Amino acid sequence: MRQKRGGRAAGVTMEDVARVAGVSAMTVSRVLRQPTLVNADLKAKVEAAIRETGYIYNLVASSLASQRSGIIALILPTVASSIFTDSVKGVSDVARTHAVQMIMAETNYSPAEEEKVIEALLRRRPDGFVIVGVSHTRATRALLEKSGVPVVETWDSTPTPIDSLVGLSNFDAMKAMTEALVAQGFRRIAFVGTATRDRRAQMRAKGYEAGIAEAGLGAPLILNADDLTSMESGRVVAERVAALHPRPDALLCLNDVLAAGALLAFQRMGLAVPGDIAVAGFGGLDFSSHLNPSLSTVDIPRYEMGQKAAEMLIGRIAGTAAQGGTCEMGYRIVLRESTGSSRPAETQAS
Amino acid sequence: MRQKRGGRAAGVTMEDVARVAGVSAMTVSRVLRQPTLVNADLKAKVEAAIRETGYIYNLVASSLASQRSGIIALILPTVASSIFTDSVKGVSDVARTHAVQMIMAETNYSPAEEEKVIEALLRRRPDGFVIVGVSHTRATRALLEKSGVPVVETWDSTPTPIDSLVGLSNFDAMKAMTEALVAQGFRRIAFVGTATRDRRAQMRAKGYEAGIAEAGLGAPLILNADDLTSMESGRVVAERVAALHPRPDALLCLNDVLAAGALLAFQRMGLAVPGDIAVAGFGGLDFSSHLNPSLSTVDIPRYEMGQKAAEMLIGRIAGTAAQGGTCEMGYRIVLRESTGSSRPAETQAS
DNA sequence: GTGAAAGCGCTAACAG
DNA sequence: CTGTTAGCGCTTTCAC
Repeated sequence: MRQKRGGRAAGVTMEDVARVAGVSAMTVSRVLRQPTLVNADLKAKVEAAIRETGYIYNLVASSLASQRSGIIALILPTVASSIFTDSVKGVSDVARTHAVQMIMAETNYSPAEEEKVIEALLRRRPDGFVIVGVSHTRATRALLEKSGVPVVETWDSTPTPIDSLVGLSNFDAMKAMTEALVAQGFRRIAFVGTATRDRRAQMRAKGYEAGIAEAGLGAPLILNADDLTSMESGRVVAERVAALHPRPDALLCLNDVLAAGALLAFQRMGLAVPGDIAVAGFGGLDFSSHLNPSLSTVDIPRYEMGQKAAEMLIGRIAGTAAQGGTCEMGYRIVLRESTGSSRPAETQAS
Repeated sequence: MRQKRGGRAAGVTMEDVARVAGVSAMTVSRVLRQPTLVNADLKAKVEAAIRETGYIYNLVASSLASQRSGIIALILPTVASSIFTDSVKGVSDVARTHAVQMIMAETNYSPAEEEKVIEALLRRRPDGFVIVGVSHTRATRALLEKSGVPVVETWDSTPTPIDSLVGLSNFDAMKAMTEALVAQGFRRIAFVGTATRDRRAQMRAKGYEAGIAEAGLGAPLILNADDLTSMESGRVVAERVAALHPRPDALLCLNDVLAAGALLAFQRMGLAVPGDIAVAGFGGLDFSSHLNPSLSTVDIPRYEMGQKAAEMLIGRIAGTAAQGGTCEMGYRIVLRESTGSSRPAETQAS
């Protein structure tokens, strides 16, 4: 609509709309952002002009001028796993409600990668961050604090969040499941899926250990898996577990994906679940209730965590919420067929 | 680092870095974008100044000045389903390689919502779009064409893409699976999951119909499900199918999620799969090979489609690829235990 | 190789 | 309620 400095034709700008409507650019801006402040007649004229010209508001220019990008960044370990999709949806739904765009980046469970990713996203000047996890490099923490951007951490707990927290005690939750298995009568309970690098995995493993210790069941048995987010990995571990002497009478898994992989693998090798070995997972994923036998799991409010985190963040951005806000989410031990409960029992907790 | 018009302290700017390094802002900009054009000494000084000041490059300002946002937008039906996660990863991986940020938005399988979402994203001035699906409202198509932004459509096929295409023939793929079931000896094959609104679902249903017709098997039997992306839905449909007289001898599902839900539900009600009824899905999702019995499916290159689409888009943006580029992806019929093959047979196609 | 000037398209702040 | 002015922080263009 204009030719500038020999450049190619740019798009329609607010100025163009203003000219067509016979008003100033500021009035167009107001119609778009605070319509109630504008006289109805002018507003109508401007709206007509927008339609006529096919104007598309430029949020890049708006962001620069207003020092507000209308973007919130979501940092998570991986997008390719079903574990976080509900949390993503929770954040995304709240973001949409507030006319904010969510952008996502993954860290592959690596604090070093997280640092890079956050640094890269900071260049887009997001209005805030939702970060899965509370374990970061020193530099990440410093970077975030220096930037002054509101941050909500989630999916883990800590007394010292960077800014605000939507917490979940992985330790407590996995300990509770361990205790539930003990209460069901299992005595040789093995655990799959510790990873030195991931704090949430560690906390779950520790919760298991604590549960075993308190029950006086002797040494805990922790197995590792290379990849903690695939059913294939669960299958591989199941083969190792099946070969153990004595064989564990229950296998507690870091998450439902591993658990499902293990459960199906046990069946395939002719072991009865829960007759020969019980299986339990963590996460409360949809498919767990559909398996045969249905899978016992620790149900956690994945969607709600995302939702709550986004809401807190929006509050922090708007200035209506103070720094240091914390909200602890609960979990539910869901005992199903895979741990030998004939009828599903559900325990509310935390 | 500066106080302007009584505003709060803004962050460190390029100007600040330039001052510290004793050069002009332009030189700082060059160090960041075209380092080879800058004298090594100055470059070192600038880099030191960047470190010293903790400068974080501002991509918002950069985008406005350069008319390039470094953002590509991915439009897909839903993020909460495992069906698209691999494609998302494909796009995202390629984007990262090219230092481009991917942003995502979902349409909930609705062209009207798609229109809104694309309009909203256009305000961020993305450099390009990857869109899942080829069915759009007139307005969407016009908007995209007028904007002049490169677009790559994918996951479906059409002779008239908006711009470029990474195609998949849902019709051919589902027809091939239907033929494979016929070849396995099934005669009363039912289909689950047509949705009037979604073109890809329609094409798969039509592929099924064509397969049935060509085999001379009489009238096709198509069942609907409310929600086409949940196992629960598959379970509900399975109950209806089990009650049919005569009962179908095979159930072909729109996707693997429905198929898994149905398969597990059949087992739960005491029907043998494939003995009493065979089940097949579509999508080649990971879990399908882990089920007992393992699930027959149409494997499609989900990750590669995302990857290819992103690569084509980047080419279009860079100007190295011409409009109208098309690339057709293939599929693989994977026959496993759920359709009674004793040993897995795999057929390469298209 | 490096720098100065002139924007990119919008909004904050103020004046009326 | 509406308009004017002066940027937001960078890059383009052109001169040196």
